[in-house]
Amino acid sequence: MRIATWNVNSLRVRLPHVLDWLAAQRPDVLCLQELKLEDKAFPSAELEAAGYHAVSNGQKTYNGVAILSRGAAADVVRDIPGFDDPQKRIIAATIGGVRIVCGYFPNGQAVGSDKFDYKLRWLAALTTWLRDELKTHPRLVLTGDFNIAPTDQDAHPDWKDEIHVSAPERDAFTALIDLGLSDAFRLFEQTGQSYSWWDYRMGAFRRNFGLRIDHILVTRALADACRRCSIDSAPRKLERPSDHAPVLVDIEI
DNA sequence: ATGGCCACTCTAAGTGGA
Repeated sequence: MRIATWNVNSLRVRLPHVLDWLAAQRPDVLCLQELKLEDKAFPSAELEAAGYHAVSNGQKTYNGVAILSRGAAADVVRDIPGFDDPQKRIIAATIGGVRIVCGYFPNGQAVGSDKFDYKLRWLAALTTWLRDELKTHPRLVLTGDFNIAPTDQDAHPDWKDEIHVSAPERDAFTALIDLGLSDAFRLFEQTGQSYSWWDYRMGAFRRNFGLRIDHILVTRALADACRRCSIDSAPRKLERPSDHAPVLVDIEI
């Protein structure tokens, strides 16, 4: 089973890239973030023609998440249950016996800001909800744009901002790991400095000035079956790219 | 590090992203 995640930064603009990537990589599941469109504008027909069903939790202009899959999606949940939030950042579904949780985690803007407080509250609510989900789903994948670089290894040495690398954010990431999840990317030897996001400005991609903030976390039952996890930076080289690269994992189930 | 973003929106300049 191949599961992937990609923050596309506008599905309207990036649909051609998504269709090309689906054809090339043939994932069983692709989680998307930052759709920036409402469900009524979701390109279901184009994706169906490519062989993918979709469930979405869309929002105009900001946020918006979706799960594409070749097989049927069951037990769909939109938003974190019990957490009152107008921002569309979560969708979950069960596909092929695996619980998939797709998240677009808040950015946080700056440490100490109102948006940072929201990020931490959102992370706490997510953690509480997942603790429950895990009771009934031993095979669970938490994936998406976490907006957290979990260790120094995951940020370019010259990254000077506190946001994405601060202690409270990293503690929240660790709290998710402590639920019994593993960072699939770090289950394997990786070469060089690996990032999943590069700023559009300052030639950041060319200089590999990036952050690894897009993650695939898996429960122990799935970690044992993981065979490969990688970041595909090829789409970042295209014309009008997303600023994020897709991340994919192959699980032998 | 000597560069100069991108997508969105009540289509102008402001917001948000990371």
